[in-house]
Amino acid sequence: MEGKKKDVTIYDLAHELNVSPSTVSRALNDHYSIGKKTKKAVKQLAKEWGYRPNTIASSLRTNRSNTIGIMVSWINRPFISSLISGIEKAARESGHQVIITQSYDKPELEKDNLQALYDSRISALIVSLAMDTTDYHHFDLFTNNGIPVVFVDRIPSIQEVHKVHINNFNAAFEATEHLIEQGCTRIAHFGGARHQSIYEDRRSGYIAALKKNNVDLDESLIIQASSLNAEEGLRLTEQVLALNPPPDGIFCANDTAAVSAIQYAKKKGIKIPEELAIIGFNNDPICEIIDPPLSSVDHPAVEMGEAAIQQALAMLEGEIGKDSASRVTLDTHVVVRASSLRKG
Amino acid sequence: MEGKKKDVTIYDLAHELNVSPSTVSRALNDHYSIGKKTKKAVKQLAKEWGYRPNTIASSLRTNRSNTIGIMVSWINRPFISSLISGIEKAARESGHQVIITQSYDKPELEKDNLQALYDSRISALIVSLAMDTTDYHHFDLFTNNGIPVVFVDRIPSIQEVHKVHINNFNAAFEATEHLIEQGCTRIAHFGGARHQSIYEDRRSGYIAALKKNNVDLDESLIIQASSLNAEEGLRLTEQVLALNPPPDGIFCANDTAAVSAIQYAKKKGIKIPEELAIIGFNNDPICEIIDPPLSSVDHPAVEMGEAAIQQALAMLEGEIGKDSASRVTLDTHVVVRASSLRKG
DNA sequence: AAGGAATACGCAATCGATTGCATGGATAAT
DNA sequence: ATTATCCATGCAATCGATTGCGTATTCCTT
Repeated sequence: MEGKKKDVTIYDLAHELNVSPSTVSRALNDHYSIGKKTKKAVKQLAKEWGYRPNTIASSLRTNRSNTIGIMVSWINRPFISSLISGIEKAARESGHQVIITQSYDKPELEKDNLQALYDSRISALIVSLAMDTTDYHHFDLFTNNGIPVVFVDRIPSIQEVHKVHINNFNAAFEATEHLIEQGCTRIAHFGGARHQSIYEDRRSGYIAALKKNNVDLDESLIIQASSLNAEEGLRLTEQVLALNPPPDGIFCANDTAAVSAIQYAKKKGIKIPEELAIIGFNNDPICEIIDPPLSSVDHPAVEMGEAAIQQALAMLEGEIGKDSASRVTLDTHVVVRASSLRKG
Repeated sequence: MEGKKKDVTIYDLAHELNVSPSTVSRALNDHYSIGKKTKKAVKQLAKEWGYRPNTIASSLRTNRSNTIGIMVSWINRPFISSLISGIEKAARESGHQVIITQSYDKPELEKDNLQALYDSRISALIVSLAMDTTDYHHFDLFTNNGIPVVFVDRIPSIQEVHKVHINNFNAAFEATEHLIEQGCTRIAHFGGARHQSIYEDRRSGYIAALKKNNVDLDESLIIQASSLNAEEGLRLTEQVLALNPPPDGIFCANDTAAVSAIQYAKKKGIKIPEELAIIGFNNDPICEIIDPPLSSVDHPAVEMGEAAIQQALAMLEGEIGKDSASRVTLDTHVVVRASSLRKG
């Protein structure tokens, strides 16, 4: 009720036990040079008195903060929030805190946030890039100072970075091939900005699947949109359906726009999946809500977050060279639902 | 590429300018006792040399970290992630960082996380409670030490705390009255755990609307569920539809379960909204995706986050007494969609 | 011209934990 | 017995910024 007890410090413990603060510090950190009885006594008293290390002081001295920085475009998107959830969980289990910032897909804000994160002396940084980030020099601030940077999902298109991602090429290949198996012969593709490798790779996978199955490639069916949101999804669907002949399938690089495609097609009385089969990407919760349920590529968001933390920690502990480039690629799988299932 | 330049400190600046570190510190903080020219010179050099204050050192000295702690149940839920998004935005704009933890709705984990946040010397704490938290003593750690605690949405059922919430009673009242206006005479209510005031208040608002409009209250139509997830939504819908006579309307305390209700009813061939009108709560994105679109109570998630930060900052700056209890109540409004619209 | 206020700045302690170096004693090996 | 090797601990500097107290100078004011 009234409280404001001063926090217990190692000095308090040292004084009580008639040892020096150094000894207390070492005892608590299980330093080899401290005797068994001393360690026991120190830990005992620390527990009794409710001692909690002052992480700020420790950070100042060691120049490490035990804090992981995260920068994403928007927190409130299903994929991203799951990613963060995974990061938070793994971070906590390893005794780290998590600081979050949003870039809102604006490269300038991304840069500002990086500076703020750097100022916080984060131990490691996990990033999913803003849509239009093409210059990666602002990350030098971290890499030049030995702070691990791990990119997740939206990763730079350069090689020399640590990354956790999915095999976008394969995922797109399988999704496209699935549509082909269902009898589609004119498949449209809605992608994102091509400078983002995830979208470029999905495009490539799509094209490769067409080629392998001898399906004609029609450039007018491929549209790389700038943001793939709901409105754009409607617009793009309208655009491709106006072609002559119209497509009989759509592979969309996210679920938001794929849902729009379903809504637009339904409004126009086009039968899904008979006349138009649709598959999205991410396996967002809406896939099971929309009618018909949307087929999609399942994206292991939580696991990606966990993998990213593990990479970062491994780098901190020197298990992975900070100079070399590590890479974790996670598996995806196509989840078939009614929006694309014509047979069986 | 190689780098590792040492960070610039106030000592470096002081040395270069032949003044003392104290002067540099004061100049940078616009202390009144520092002369104009000196300030200018200091700031100029600081900018030139890319000086960045060491927030860790500053925190150690002042015992304030400029970091806001957040604890929520799950990050990856639409309402929560929007809430966090709002908090992050407002925090950044006021020069604060945001640390996030998840309780996964487990009171014990909530407690552990609180301790970890306390250890991080957060400047303020913003909390949305775990579903089953009924004991609030672990927050004394903060309040006893003068650290502002602001509760959001899922707030304690005691008076003496700072809170940001919506008027759940009114919101529920309006939602229920809307169903009555649409001609419903037997309205079921799916709520959450009653020890959570948000659910208790929604229940009360629902009951009050029935009373005011002389609609009979049937206890068997009121179900307080433990988690209101999708599965529970199906189960509860099945349960109330088996009653004789069945309800002709459902007011559900969240959208997840309301969507389940729609899905179950559709499967059973029950016409929505003619035979069964449904309204949810939160106005999640799925409301516009489900067919028919789900009416709901719009919940200003981002604004709540911003308001929570503002409360916390006001307390930090002494504008609000830390002992008194402040309260911010935000407006909601019913968003009518096809799931409940029988007329007009 | 003298007292008082305002201005401008420095000294040194402080926040709490960490760590290189040094010391003293015990044990073991030669 | 002597040297080497551990073991157990303390001293004091350090991380970088902040701040109470003290001092020196300038500027009014009466």
